[in-house]
Amino acid sequence: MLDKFAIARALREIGMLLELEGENPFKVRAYDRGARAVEELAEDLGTLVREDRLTDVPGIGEAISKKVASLLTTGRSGLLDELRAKHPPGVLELLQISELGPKKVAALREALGVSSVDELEAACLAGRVRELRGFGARTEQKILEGIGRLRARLSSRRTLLAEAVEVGERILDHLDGSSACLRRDLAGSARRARETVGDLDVVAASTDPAALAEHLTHFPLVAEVVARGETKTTVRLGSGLAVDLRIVPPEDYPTLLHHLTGSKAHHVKLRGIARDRGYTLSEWGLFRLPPDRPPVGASDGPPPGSEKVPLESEEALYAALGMQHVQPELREDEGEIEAALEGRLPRDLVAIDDVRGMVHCHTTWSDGLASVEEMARAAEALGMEYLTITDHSGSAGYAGGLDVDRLRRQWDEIDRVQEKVKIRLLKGSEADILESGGLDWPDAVLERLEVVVASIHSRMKMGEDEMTRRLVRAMELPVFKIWGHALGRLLGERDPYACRVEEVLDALAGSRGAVEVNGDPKRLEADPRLLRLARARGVPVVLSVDAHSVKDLGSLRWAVATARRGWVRRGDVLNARPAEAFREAVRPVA
DNA sequence: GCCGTTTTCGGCCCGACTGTTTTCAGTCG
Repeated sequence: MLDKFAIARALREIGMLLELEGENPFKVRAYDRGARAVEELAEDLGTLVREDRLTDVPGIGEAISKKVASLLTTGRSGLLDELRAKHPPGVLELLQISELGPKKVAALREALGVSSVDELEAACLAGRVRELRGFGARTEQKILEGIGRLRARLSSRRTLLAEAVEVGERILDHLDGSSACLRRDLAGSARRARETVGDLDVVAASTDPAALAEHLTHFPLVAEVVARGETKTTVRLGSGLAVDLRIVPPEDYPTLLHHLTGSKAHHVKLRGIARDRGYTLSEWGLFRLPPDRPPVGASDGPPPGSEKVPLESEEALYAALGMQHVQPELREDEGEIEAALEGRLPRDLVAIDDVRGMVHCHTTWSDGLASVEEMARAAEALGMEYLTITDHSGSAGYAGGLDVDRLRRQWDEIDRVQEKVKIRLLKGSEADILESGGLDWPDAVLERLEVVVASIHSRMKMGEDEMTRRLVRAMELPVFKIWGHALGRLLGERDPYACRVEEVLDALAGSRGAVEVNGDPKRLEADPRLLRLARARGVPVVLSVDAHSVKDLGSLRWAVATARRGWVRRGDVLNARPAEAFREAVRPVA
């Protein structure tokens, strides 16, 4: 039986195939919206279908609900079968090539009969594409480059948030070196703190945009200038990362920053709200439409007679639309707009300055690179009040996990270091969750530990049932444990392990424990969706660094960003509490 | 295809840039 994710994929495929057929773009979008709605259902899909309540879900109407029901019960959809019969599977891949959209793909199929990336490449190399009406030698070349990038993308991963932000901040510094730069910020998915980014969006205010755009092209890592217009310049860095720079006059900066921050889904909905209230919204500003406003057509800017609303900030923009300010990390159209309209967005999202203790740190006792004392002094220098030392337990042999004897000797060392530093040191362990669901320490040790992070490091490919049972057992243990590495993903390398998250969180909520937000840029577990499920159950959160070196303590920033995406508030975070309160809250044995 | 405290029909977000064109279509975000 298909699950909701498979059904969402099928709806998206229908949308793409309809697009190829030149269908009404709004119809195409309807399938995309429907797919997303199915994916994000809070309620069980089977129940909704059985009780015939699917059309109550926004974005799903009569037609799509029938297709969903058919996909759910039979695994098939007549329309999808029909579309697939008309379009060979390789054609959808053609749409993935940048430069190519539905119209060009259709033209290429029609004129040259190409139906796969390989065939298209051959046609380009043979010079057959340039002869087509609407195409030219330049387009042919760009398609070839696009094919190269598609293959690179398929074989490599997107850029990790931390890498993208690091280079992005270097670009901001570089822009500051130009007197033409009045304001500048990172925007796009980097500003929203998505775990990976496709390209980097930079926005700037200037009265001399040409000079500033020119300045960007001299950033040392620029390999190629891809596009150059009056307000937008695109360059590609040596790493392959594309950087878009948009420049506007200072008075248009707030709406530009907002526009380029996205997400697209957030904007589409926001613009609909603006229109309902008699405005039109774009990167150039918020405009009050004249009373006899013309219907929306091919847009050439706001219609004549529109009046620009002066806005000094993003906050002012949301206020003008009668809603709370939405923090960038929340702008995904996942309920934040409705909440902002009703005034129930959290006003106290956790911020980095709220965090008082570094949690989940390794040392040379297991697979860390720094000693207990080095980690302690580094955390102290960062202004932390406490640090939890949580080296691996014995079954993590590959990581130098500790046995009981070495753990005792580590405690002696921690005591010695504690006498030399002000920061409070807590004795903990990252205890493996064994295959049975037990923890990798005898009770006598658990009773003496001050912090336990419980993680899975092995046997990750269990089936969903078995894995769920394993985790539920671990979470139900009466000790307080922090669920570490929830779902165990490695971005771009390893998918999350299979389990029924809500059952695990129910077990955690019914027992004593918290869920970890791991700041390691390659992990960023738990993801925002899981965090929202945890919050809904009152499960508290710990923001961890999973540090294996002094430098890794900087990962706190990414843990905070990820938590914010999950709507985590200051009060939800245990290590936003003072040292003694934290110790009391997480002590494994009460 | 979806949707409706003005609507069950007629809307549906908006603009920049490129290449191939003589005024614009297609793509992208």
